[in-house]
Amino acid sequence: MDIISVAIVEDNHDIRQAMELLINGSEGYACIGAFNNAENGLEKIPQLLPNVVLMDFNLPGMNGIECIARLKGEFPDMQFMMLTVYEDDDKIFMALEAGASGYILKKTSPGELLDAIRDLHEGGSPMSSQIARRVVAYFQKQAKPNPALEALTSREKEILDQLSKGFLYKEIAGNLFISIETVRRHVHNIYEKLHVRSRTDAVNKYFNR
Amino acid sequence: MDIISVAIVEDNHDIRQAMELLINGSEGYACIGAFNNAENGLEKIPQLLPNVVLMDFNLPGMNGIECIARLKGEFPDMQFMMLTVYEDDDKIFMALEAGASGYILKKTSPGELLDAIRDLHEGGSPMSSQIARRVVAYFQKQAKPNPALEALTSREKEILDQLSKGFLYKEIAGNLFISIETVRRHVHNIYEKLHVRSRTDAVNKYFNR
DNA sequence: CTTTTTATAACATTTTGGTGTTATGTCATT
DNA sequence: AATGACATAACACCAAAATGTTATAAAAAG
Repeated sequence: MDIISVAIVEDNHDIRQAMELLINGSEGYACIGAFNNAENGLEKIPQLLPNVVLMDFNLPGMNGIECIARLKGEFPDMQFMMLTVYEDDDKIFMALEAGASGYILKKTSPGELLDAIRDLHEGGSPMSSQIARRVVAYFQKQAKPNPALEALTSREKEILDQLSKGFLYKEIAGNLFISIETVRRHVHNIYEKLHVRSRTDAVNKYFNR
Repeated sequence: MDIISVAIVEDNHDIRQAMELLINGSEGYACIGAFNNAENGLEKIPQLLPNVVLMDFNLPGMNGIECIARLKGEFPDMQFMMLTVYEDDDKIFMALEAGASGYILKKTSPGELLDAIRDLHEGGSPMSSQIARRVVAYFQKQAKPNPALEALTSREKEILDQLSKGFLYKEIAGNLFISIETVRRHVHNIYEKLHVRSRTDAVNKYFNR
């Protein structure tokens, strides 16, 4: 069982110290750095190269998201755990996009925190199942295509797909072995069915935006 | 503590019966239907209206994904748990897009299965942290914007954003209080920097496609 | 003093809107 | 089996609008 090296970025002194004590007092874990703001973390973490970084959301100056994004860009293998009191969708997605792989709440018990750190280090994404639901919901929202697209014939969908790839009319005509006039006709019908007046609007509907 | 009604769709007779026995033998759970294929499930589940449906992936005839998608469309509040042996990204994303909110492996222990059912019913998304990592990775993949966009000046980004929304040049000119000729110029510069020759291609780069 | 933003002007190309035609296949009803 | 109604898919022409290219250059910002 290897030792997991951990760094902490957390502005609250008590919480920071408590986590440091917890980690250093547990076998298999070592806290090799603890910082009270993002700027200090950004400066020192590149030298320490911890396996796992626990990051607070709200920090004085640069916030935790930005700090993760910068470090993750430089050290893609470093694992980041967002540690926060927030359960909003926005905050969750921002953290994940920035490169956090774990997202747990501060009220998490010491034992669970240690488990989560190990889990993260071993390739999991520890998060509560409530938070997982938010992430899943985001997927499901993205998935459903615009119902107006269903009204298109299969040929029209094909044309729309070509439009979305930026082909000129004459290129579409060539690709589908039809005349440019036919392409125009189809495009016209597509616009009518989608209630749009330009290629860009049609493509936006196609991609559900 | 209310009783959670569960339906099962699973073609393997032994597994199906074992799950039925487990659920009916546990306080707070009731298995109100068990089906050996998707077609039977689709027919009966609308009358049973269970709180939770456990769905196998591979079924003879229609697969479990399709079955979930159809039922979820009709009953958005019904909760679906994918129960499978597969850990591939494709299968996971297909299940989530179809409307499954939980995704657990068949090797999961009876006790954990019951916990997962309750968790799902109470608004969580039970999944192993390995599977959560796949979902999170998908997020992170999507997030990184095209670096070529960074070469654009802030004004150019503004113009590109307007382009992406489908505005005509003259509308963009009106929105930004500049002349249409200036819009033309900016668009031209944007195209050069992004190495594209059309609005659609530029917008596709903007949205990272 | 370089980059960015703004502006003109002339031009070619592409796209869009409007109004047609022809052929084919499906489907429900006669 | 024949009919009519309707959808799809293909092709055509004209005019107008929008987009893309090129060249040139002057404020504004840093």
